[in-house]
Amino acid sequence: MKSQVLRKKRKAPSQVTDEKRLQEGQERIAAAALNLFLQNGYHNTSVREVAQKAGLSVGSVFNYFTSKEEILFFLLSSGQVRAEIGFQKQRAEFERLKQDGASPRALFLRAYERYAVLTDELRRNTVLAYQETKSLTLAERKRFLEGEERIQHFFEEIIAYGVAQGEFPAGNIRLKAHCLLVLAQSWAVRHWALSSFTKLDEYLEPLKSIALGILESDSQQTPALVAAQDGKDFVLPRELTS
Amino acid sequence: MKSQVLRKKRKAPSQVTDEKRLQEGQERIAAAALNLFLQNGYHNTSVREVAQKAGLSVGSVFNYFTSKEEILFFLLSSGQVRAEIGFQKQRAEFERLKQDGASPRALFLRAYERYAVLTDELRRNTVLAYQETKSLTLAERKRFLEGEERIQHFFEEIIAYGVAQGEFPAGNIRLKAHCLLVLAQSWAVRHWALSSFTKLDEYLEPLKSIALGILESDSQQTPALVAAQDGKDFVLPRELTS
Amino acid sequence: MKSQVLRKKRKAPSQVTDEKRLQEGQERIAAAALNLFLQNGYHNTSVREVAQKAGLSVGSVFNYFTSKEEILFFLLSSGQVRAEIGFQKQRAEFERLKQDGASPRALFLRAYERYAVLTDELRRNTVLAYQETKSLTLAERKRFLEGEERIQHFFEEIIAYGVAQGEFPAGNIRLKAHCLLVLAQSWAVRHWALSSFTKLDEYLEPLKSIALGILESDSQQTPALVAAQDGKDFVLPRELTS
Amino acid sequence: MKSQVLRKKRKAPSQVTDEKRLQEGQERIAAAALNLFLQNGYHNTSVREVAQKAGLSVGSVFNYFTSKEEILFFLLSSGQVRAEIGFQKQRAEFERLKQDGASPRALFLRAYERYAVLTDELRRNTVLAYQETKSLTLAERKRFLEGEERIQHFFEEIIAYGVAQGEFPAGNIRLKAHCLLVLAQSWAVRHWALSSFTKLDEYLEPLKSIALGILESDSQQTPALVAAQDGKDFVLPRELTS
DNA sequence: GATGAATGAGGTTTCATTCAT
DNA sequence: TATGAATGAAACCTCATTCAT
Repeated sequence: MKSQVLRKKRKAPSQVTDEKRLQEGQERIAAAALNLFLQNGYHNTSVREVAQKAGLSVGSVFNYFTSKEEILFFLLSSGQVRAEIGFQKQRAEFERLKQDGASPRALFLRAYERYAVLTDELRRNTVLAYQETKSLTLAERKRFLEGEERIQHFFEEIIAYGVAQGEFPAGNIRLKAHCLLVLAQSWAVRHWALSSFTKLDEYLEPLKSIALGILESDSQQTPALVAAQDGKDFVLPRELTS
Repeated sequence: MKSQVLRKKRKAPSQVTDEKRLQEGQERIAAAALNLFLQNGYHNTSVREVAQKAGLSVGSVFNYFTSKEEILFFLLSSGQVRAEIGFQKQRAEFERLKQDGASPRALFLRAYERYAVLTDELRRNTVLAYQETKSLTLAERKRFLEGEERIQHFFEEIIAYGVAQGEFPAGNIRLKAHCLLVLAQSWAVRHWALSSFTKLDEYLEPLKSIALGILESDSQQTPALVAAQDGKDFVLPRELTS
Repeated sequence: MKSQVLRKKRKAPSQVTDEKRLQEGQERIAAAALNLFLQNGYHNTSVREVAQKAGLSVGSVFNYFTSKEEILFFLLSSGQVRAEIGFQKQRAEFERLKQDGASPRALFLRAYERYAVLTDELRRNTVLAYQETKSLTLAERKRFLEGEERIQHFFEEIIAYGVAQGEFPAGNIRLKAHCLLVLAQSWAVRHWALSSFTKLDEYLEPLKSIALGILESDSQQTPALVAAQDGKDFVLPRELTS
Repeated sequence: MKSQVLRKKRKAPSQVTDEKRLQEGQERIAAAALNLFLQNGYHNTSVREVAQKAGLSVGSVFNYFTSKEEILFFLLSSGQVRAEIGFQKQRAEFERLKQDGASPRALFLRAYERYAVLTDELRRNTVLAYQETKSLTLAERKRFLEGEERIQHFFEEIIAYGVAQGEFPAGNIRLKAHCLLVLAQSWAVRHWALSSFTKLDEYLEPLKSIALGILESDSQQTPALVAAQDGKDFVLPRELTS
């Protein structure tokens, strides 16, 4: 259990052969597990509880999943997969839109909104991901983070397009994409601090403004300069500079 | 002992009476625990491992902490406490600076930089907080989140000052503060995505630009308007609107 | 888990669902435990030892009992239950016997003998009860003592019947019943002092005489009077009266 | 801890040399321990708690006692010692009284009352004895039971005297003495069943009557005979005789 | 003689996983 | 394929006892 390197022999991925039956079972179990994992934490949830909630016997759970950890991975990656599928679709659309001369800003807002909505739908998975990624196998963790990377890359492309079109200032594109993702995810992860927004809709508009603020920020232009620019010529007292 | 609830003995918070010894011991143990918790996760780290790493016997660990969970709380809250102490000091400074006519922008950058540096120093604690806050007792979790709230509030005040001075546009101050915190923390929490920055220094300048971008974003002005404003008059095709 | 009070999961009384298997298992474990508890005491007997003696793994014991303490309660109350069932049967018989004009003395002797035999059979349980009742939960202890009370009550009724019939003198019936129970139990509890009797049979006859002696004693008539009655007119010297 | 045969090397009985200081310390500690042992049980009481209650450090307790178990033995045997001392005194008195022609009945009542009063005073020790004798070393347990034997023997002598004087019927003297002790101790041990008596005084008089009833019972004359004698000629139906 | 921190063996309990039915 | 009892490793925590100060 401790070592994530010296890992157990992987058996056949599951005992259930019928593909459809397998998938349905996995989904039912995972759904039950998600609630429990979030409520009690992954480690404080026993397989027995999951089985009970899913209306199965303990043994059956292990017919559908090789290990408890696999349930976790299923939950994390299935959220991701869903997101990626969505983006794949968008990617095609966007090519068309670009050719129709759509503004990068509109494209971005469109994509970002989609992502935010998705994050809202998969809010529980997202939270779980933040909390329990480390409980995955090394290999699984790697796979998961690669998925994240791909999603981030999708936004990098959009931003790059905007920069190329001259609509956004140049700047560290990768960083900006990172920030945008983090802010969208914070709706799930730091939800307690956003309790003033009861639904995503209320959060979405201000979030988009902020996102645009980020896109339009010029990270080439150092803040030191910015500070100078505003003409106030304020200099921090020496003792604060240390 | 579990069921002997009615006979449960309230115990002193720790066995060690000498204040200084206690503190040193707690810190040594916590330091050992932090590494292990991050590496293996809180639940996959046994007290024995912590004791070993700290150069103590298992029993001794429980002379310094009442429970394993108390170690976790110690780690999370000690980071917080350190942050809060820093802000308390700044608060005084800032009052002086304001009277000297310091620009809100400078004030903010000063504070934000401080916070980022702190988050970097306490990077491991921050990560732990994201992952394991849920492992705390309800009461402790509450206390912890209240601490986060206070820190956020500090930034809200600064932003409010900037708005009052007319330097920042009005907007959802609370939301902006939230975003700023999240971005600073993401240096710790999503560090894998920022591997292009080897040290905080490199991340700090672009981050400040982005932060200013957020502050200057106008969340009153709805993005819808913005979209209209840019004159491209682009309308999303119907099928994407659903 | 100790401090995780708020997350505590209520658990089913035992893991094993098959009623018959459950019962058999519980009895096997309890039997093993009884010997060990008596030999080493409840607290000096580890669950591991019990499991070993019962031919099970440690974990399995907890499939049949929720806690070690539950084993203790099972032992104590199962003895009691058996006694109570016996008395229930007798109660019916006695109603018939009364109507047949049976002498209260005969009734009592019949019942007392039964109880003595039972106590002998459950000797080990009885000893355990004297020693470990305090190790029970408050609620369980209460339940257990209520059972004792019911048994005592059964004898109170018989005595009351004898008094009503004019066969026994009036007197504190409750007290007498208490004494009778205690004496019967002492065969188990203070067995070391009765080593001159190798089997219950030898003890039983003299015990019955003594029991009758108690029933016929007149606790209304104060011993002081008794002392006077015997004509010796002995008066304790002053200094001994204090 | 488990084996009571392979026992640890006994060190010097205590670290404190000054005899008086030692005794005082032991008594203070034992007094504190008695309450705790009764309240929580011997095994659920830690030495730390005892030390705390006695106003000492943990280490100091082990200056006065070699082990925790020694405290228990101290408590059990000190009660006994006190009882024995009392009886030693009485023994002398009784010789005188006998020569003065005192009635055995009066002698007995005198002694029995004394014992009852003592048991009341040492009620807590008595209860502890019933519960925790088994926690003693084999050797200590033996010593303790020998003490009990001596006390019982004292009563046997008195009864024998009464029989010799023709005041009590012959019968199993040892058994009767046993019963008398048990009944007196039941005031402590089964106190919950005697709650109708608020103080010993109320219990004492009826108890004395019952005690006389026991003394006057004729355990030579078998109860079978007794049953015949009462002329009712009642015969138990066959099915009950088995 | 007093202290109290250190020790580490040992206790109860949980739980992922296996496997006979 | 479904079941659920059996397993045993490992977890957290307690506590009698020692010993340096």
